[in-house]
Formats: sequence, structure tokens, C-alpha cells
Amino acid sequence: MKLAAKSKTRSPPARRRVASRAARASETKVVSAPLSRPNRAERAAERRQAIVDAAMEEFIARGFAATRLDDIAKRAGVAKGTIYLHFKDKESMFEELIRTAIVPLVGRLQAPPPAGATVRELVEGFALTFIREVVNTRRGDIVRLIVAEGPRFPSIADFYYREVVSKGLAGMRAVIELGIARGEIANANLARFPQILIAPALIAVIWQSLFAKHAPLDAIEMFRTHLDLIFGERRTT
Amino acid sequence: MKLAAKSKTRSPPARRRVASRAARASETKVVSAPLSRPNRAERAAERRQAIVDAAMEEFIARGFAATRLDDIAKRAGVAKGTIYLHFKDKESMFEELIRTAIVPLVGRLQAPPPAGATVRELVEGFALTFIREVVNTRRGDIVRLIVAEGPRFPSIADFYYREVVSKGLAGMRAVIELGIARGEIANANLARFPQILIAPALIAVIWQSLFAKHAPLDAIEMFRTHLDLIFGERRTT
Amino acid sequence: MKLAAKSKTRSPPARRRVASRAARASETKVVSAPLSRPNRAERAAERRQAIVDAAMEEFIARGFAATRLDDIAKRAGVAKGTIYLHFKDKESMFEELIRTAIVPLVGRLQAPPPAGATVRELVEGFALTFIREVVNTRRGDIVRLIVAEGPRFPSIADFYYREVVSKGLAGMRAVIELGIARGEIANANLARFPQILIAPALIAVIWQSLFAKHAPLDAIEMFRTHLDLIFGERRTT
Amino acid sequence: MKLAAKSKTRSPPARRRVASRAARASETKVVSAPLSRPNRAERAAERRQAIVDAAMEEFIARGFAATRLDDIAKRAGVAKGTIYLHFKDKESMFEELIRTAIVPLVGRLQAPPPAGATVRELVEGFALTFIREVVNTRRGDIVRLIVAEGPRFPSIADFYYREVVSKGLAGMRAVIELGIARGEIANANLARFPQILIAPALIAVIWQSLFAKHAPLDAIEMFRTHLDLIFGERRTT
DNA sequence: TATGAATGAGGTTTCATTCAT
DNA sequence: TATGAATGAAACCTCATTCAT
Repeated sequence: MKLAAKSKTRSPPARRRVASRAARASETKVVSAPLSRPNRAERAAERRQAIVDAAMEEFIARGFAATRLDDIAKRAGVAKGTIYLHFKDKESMFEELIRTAIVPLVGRLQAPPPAGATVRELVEGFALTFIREVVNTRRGDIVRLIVAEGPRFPSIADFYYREVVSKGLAGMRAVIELGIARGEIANANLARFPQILIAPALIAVIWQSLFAKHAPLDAIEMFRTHLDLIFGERRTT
Repeated sequence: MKLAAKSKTRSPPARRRVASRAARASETKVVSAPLSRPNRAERAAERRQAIVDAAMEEFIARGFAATRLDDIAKRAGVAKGTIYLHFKDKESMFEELIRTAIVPLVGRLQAPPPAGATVRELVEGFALTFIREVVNTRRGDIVRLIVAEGPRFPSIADFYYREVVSKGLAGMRAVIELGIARGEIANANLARFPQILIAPALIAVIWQSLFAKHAPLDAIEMFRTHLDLIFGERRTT
Repeated sequence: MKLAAKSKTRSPPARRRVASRAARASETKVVSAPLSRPNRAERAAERRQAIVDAAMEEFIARGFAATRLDDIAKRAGVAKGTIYLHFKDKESMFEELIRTAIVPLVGRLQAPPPAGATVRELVEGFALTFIREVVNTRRGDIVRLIVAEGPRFPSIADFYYREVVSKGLAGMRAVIELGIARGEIANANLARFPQILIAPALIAVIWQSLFAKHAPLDAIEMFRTHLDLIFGERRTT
Repeated sequence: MKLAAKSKTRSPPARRRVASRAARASETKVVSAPLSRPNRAERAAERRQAIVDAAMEEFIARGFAATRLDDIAKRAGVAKGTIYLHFKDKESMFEELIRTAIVPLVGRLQAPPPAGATVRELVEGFALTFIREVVNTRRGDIVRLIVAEGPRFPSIADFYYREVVSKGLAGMRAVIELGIARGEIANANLARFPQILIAPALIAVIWQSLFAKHAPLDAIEMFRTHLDLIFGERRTT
């Protein structure tokens, strides 16, 4: 009634072990190199990161429901069961991934305001960062994923609204009001709808996912044109 | 004798069928009642429409992968097998649905241009129609559905780009160029990025799906503010 | 992405269909024999019964946790999914089975009391029925199954106590009191512990399951000896 | 960073290990403290006992198949792997447990026969011990466990029959025959069915597991009544 | 010796699709 | 044409067992 001896020849672990060996090789003869050779905890962290990365890829490519944990495991080079050492189930994994995926995003966007800059320069700097860091990267896909799955994961939508959207809009509103006060922005109504400021950037995110192959979109130039509408035309060089 | 939880007492189908039968019975042998008794083809069309409507609701609520044909059948008041009399499989049904869902949309948006109107009036009329017919209706959810499922259904993205996006952008570009020619629009660059024109409307679509419950958004007023940026501030009436 | 054509050659259904054909054959030339040929509902009931029987066998042989739905399906000659058309899940199936398994048991034991019989004859008749119908049949295994799984399925133990044990004990107490009143039973204390009356029969049930192969036990003769203790020795033939 | 629901904060093992370490530390290098510092073998034995105890609890609570080694390890305060240092696998552990669980049981029941006692006193003494030591303790659950799992572990049923049942019955038969010879027991047939003697005690075991919460059962008084049937009514003191 | 992260076979359950009625 | 019971592939998840540390 007992199982036959299990075959122990899986290739993904082999791949991993090779890596560890390489690391060890570079340290040959160093008897105890606790800092440079990945220890257990470090390897667990690596493994977890591999799962996170693989899951992100799969979720982006297929959405929550159509993603198979099997594929995530394969891509991460771990066994299916290993995923459950790190996450309670598929749903919690998804929610946690989405949550943690945007936290660094927010930090990166709160760039230090260059001293003595105009409001337009402020907004333009922010937008360029956003386009560089989000629109043309995997993070843009995450934004699209939130749009796609938000209605089915209200807790994600709630979290995203609370942690990102409301704060982001508040920040933009402050900037807009500064622009109005300084006379850079003519239309005082804009402060009521900071969404307008970011709208073209979000459109660019969606465009890249769906239509980039049909017609490329120069997000930066589009955003500059948008700023011209808000701040008045640039001096034509 | 207890049947599993999935209740066997679906009232809608029963109701529907009984109704049809009653209608038929009361008209039996009356050859000349062409208007009141739906013939076979008509009933098939009705049924098909019920399936289409039900499927749309379910796909919007859950996305493609998580939607069950069982639920569609239940909601449509037909048997599961009946769906396969009208559609090859779930995938074709989804694709066909998305395709046919937007065709009337496009027609509705090509409103007859009011003679002697300014370009701003033109655009504003178009936008108000869009907001009324799309942003605050089920059709907005379809747009979000396209954003959500587009990457997994390239044929849908292709179709949508070909039939809607490229034509829509071309139309908007023409209007923008008219506005530039007439001097209503100052920034000539806008013609290169007609996406900017529609951006806030799309943002409104997404906002309604995800964040409406956190903070309502007055799409019309936002769009008017956006138009002020493009056409110059409104005269306060 | 669609499944290959499914192979349609499973043997169990074939077996079933042969049965239907036999039924049909016996009615050859009877064009419409709605009563004798199993119709859809009848066949569904048959199928359900096959599942119930198969499940009972498997649960008895392995206990709840170790029983595989796969094996039940195989034994019943149905697909795994079919089980879920009749039962919500494995647990409800088990509980429902145990419940329905004992209902006919109780009825069978409430035999019509033969007029003019002594109390001993009454008890002996009941005991013989119990031994014939329970101890040496599959139903004995069900009793053992209740003993085995009761603690993990409190609802089963509760149900069994309520519907069988308490009623059975009450009935036995009444009979004992009758025996005391008539002077057949000397020990009045027995009415306080009707469990004593049935104890050897239950021991026999357990013995058959565990030790029959080591040493056969003549349950009937053992019970007669037990009755001799209660009613006084039989006239030795 | 959140680990799955299975909490990582097991206090018992931590407590245990800390304690052992403290003990070891305070005694480090003190060679001559053989009585106070448990040596390796002693600690291994302690650990093994902890595993045995924990396993017993879990097996009783859930049965063989539904018991998880994880839970046993947690309860015993050891790592899962440690179990495999003491037992080949789950199955052998279960079999060994059941075997060793009853050995002390048997010894305890073979009480020294009080000199000059009547046979009834002999049996009553034995029964009281059984009720005290088995019916109302964890050992009663073990008996039920044997009933529950016996059919799936023939080797256990065999062992139990060989080592306990056959010997126990032989002993009881001897006592019965003594009672018959001394005239204390009137019914000579009882020697053919010593099972009758123990039957109410076993019923009590089962009753405690399943129905105690519905209706308490005074096992001792029930057994005394049973003995009255066998030996004749007690003189009411 | 002891650990516990990792494994992956195997379990339960779901659901798109078929087909006899 | 319409039904819905039946199917079975494939999904998620568990847990006995192993093994590097």
C-alpha cells in the first residue's frame, strides 16, 4: 500500500542547485563564508521571489482565473507544494502580489521636488518618471491587471484606492493649486479634477497593452502636448 | 432523495416556457395571427438574445475565465445545451459578444452633426452622448472588459482597433483639425494625439467600475473642464 | 486550446446499456412500453442507487477518510462528476448514506408483536430478526461504521441517538417492564439498563467484523444463553 | 512577507527546547550529574514518548487516515522529520502504537486474585478495574479505535485477537467454570460464551464515545445489574 | 540527532462539452 | 429545436516522505 520510490530527477531543482554550486565554487577553500554563500533563509527568500516573479508574469499574461498554479510553479522552478509554504491559496497570493507590487511604485513617484522648479517642470518630471517606470514596463501591466480584476477583488480595489489613488490625487491637487496660485495654470477648475492631469498617462498604459503593435504611441510627446493644454503652449524651439 | 445544493427550482425558465406554451395553446390552429404569435425563427431569435444578454452580464461580472456557462444558461432561462445551438463554444461566444456589443455603440456615437455648430459644440455633444450611453451604463463595463481580456484575445483587440479605435481616432483627428482651422483650438499638436481628447472619458469609465463607491465622479463636469483646456475657458453664463 | 475529441469507449456505461437492452428485448414489438422500459427518471434513480451502493461498500471497507470518490465512481460504473449530480460533496454523501441506511433497519425491527406471546418470545423474536438482518449482513458493518466515525461526525451520532438509540432503548424498557409485571423477569433493575438486553447482539456485530475469521461466533445461541440469564433457564430438551 | 495561515508560533516545542537547552547549559562540562541531566538516550526516549502520546491523541481524535503527521509533530513539540527517526512510516507507527497501548492494559487487568474471594467478587473486582481503567479513560478510545480501524489493519486485529481477546476470553471462561463448579453460577452454558460476561463493559466503552453527551451511563451500576443476572440478585445491604 | 523546507503524487471538486431523448 | 444528465480533463490543494543543513 506504500508508494514506490519516487523518482528524484526533476530538472528545475537541478538548475537551482547548479546555481548554488557556482556560488560555492567562487568561494572554494573558504571554509565558512556565511555572508557570501546563500544560506537557508536567503535561499528561501530567493525562492519566494522566484515564485512572486513567476506568478506576476502568469497573472499578467492570463488574468487571475485563467492562471494555473502549475504554470507558476514551473516558471519559478519549484514544486507546486512549495507555493503553499509561502501563500495560503491562489487568491491570497494574487491579492498580496498586487498589493506589494505597487508599494515601491508609489515611493519611486514621490521624487524629491527640484528646488526652484516651475510647477510645469514639477509635473513634467513626475510624468516622465511615471512613463519611464510604469507605462513602458511590467508595472504598466499591473495597472491594467488592477483595472481588469478590480471588480472581482473589491479588497484590491479598496486597497489601491486608499493607498495609491486617493493619495496620488491629493498630491496632484496640491500641485495644481500651487500652479494656480503661481499663475501657471489658468483654469482653476482643474483642481476639482486632478484625474485630468494623469488621464493621458493612463491611456498610454492601456494603449501599450492593447494597441502598441497596431500603432506605437509616443507617450512622452503626448503628455507634453497635454501639458501644453494645461500650462499654455511651450516656446517653440 | 435530496438533490445537491444547486437548486433545481429555477423559476425564470419555467416561467418563460409556460408563458410561451400558454401563448401557443391559446392560438392553436389560428393561422392568421402572424403578429401576435412568435414563429419558430422569432422564438429562436428571442432565445438567442436572452443568451447574449445573460452572457454579457456574466462576462462583465466575472470575466471570461471565471464565467460559467451554467450561470449564463440559468440567467437566460435556457438549458445549457441550448447555448451550443447558437454558439460554437465559450470562446467564440465571448468573441462574438464583444464584437456585436460595440457595433451599435459606434453607430450611436456618430450623431448627426448639428448644422452651424461650433467645433466645441460638436465635441461636447459627442462627449455627452458617450458619457450618457457608455460611461454610466453596462457598455462602460464592456469597454473595461475589453481592456481586461484584450491581451488574452488578440483577435478581439485587433477587431476593436480596426473597427472602433482607428476609426474613432480618425474622426476625432478630423474634428480637431477643423477646430484648428477655425481657430477654436490653439494647439496644433493636439491633432497628433487625438487620444487626449477622449482620455478623461475613458478614465471616467474605469473610475465608475473601480472607485465610484469610494468617491463619485461627475464625468460631465470633468469633461467640460477638459474641453476648457482645449478650447479655452467657457464664458460663465 | 480546445480539448481533443473525447474517447467515448468506456466499458461501465456499456454494461449499463446492455441491461437496458435486455429489458427492451423482453418487450420486443411492444412499440411504447413506458412502464416497463426504464425511462430517464428511472435510470437516474438506478444510477443514484448504484452510487449509493458503491459508496456504502467503499466506506465500510475503508472508512470515510480513506475512501476515494474515484473508487466509488468506478464501482458504481459512473464518471466521477456524476456523483456530484446527486451529492453536494463527500461529507454530505457519507452523512446522508448513514442516515438513510438505518431508517429501513428500524422499521424492520418493529415487528408486529405476535398475539399471546410471552415476553421472552417477544424479545427472542426481535433478537433473531436483529441477528438475521443486522449481525450477519452488510448492515452490521454500517453499525460498526457508525461506531468508527461517530466521534468525527457528531451530526451522525446525534441523529443516530435521536432516531434509533433513544427510541430503541425506550421500546426495550417497555418490554422489560412488561416482563417484570408479568413475573417473567425477576430483576427489576434491568429496566434501568435496557442496554444490557442488546449488549450481546452488539458484541456479535463487532465480533463478526473483527474476529470471525479467527473464531466463529454463534450469535443466536449466545443470545439465547443471555436470555436464559434474564428470564431463567430454558427447559432443557 | 506574511507566511501562510499555519501559524509559525508553536509554543510547546519552543518551550520544550528552551527548557532542554537551559538544562544542558547549566550543566555543561559537569560530567558527574547522571541523575539530574538526562543523557542522549534518555532524551531520545522522552522525545519518543512525546511522539507516542501525541500520536495516540491524534489517532483517537481523527482516526488513522485523517490524522496528519504535522499535527502529531506539533503536539509532540518535535519537527516532522523527527518522527521518522523513531518510526518507519505512518502505518508502522499506528500499528506499533496500538500494539503497545494495550500491553499495559492487559497487565493491569490481571489483578492478583484476592484470596478467599467468591467468584462474583473476583469478577466484580476485575470489572471495576476495567471500568475505572478503560471505560472512562483514553484507553476506552483506543478500544474504539481498534474497532474502527481493525478491518483496515488486519495485522492489528490479528495481534489483538491473539494477545488480548483469546487470552481474556480463556481467563473469563476459567473463572466462569469455577463459578459453575462452586455453584455460584447456575447457567452452565455461560462458559460457552464468555463474551456475555464482558459485553456490558464494551457497550459502556462505545456509549461513552458516542452518546455520553446525550445521556450519561453509570457503567458500574449497569455492570452490577448484569452480574445480578449471572450470579443471582444481590442481597440488598 | 534533529530540523523543517521542499517535493509531487494523489485527493476532491469544477465545469465545458456532448448526446440520447 | 431544446433539454439536462453525464462525462472526464484539469484545476486547486494536502500531506507523507525526503534530505541538506
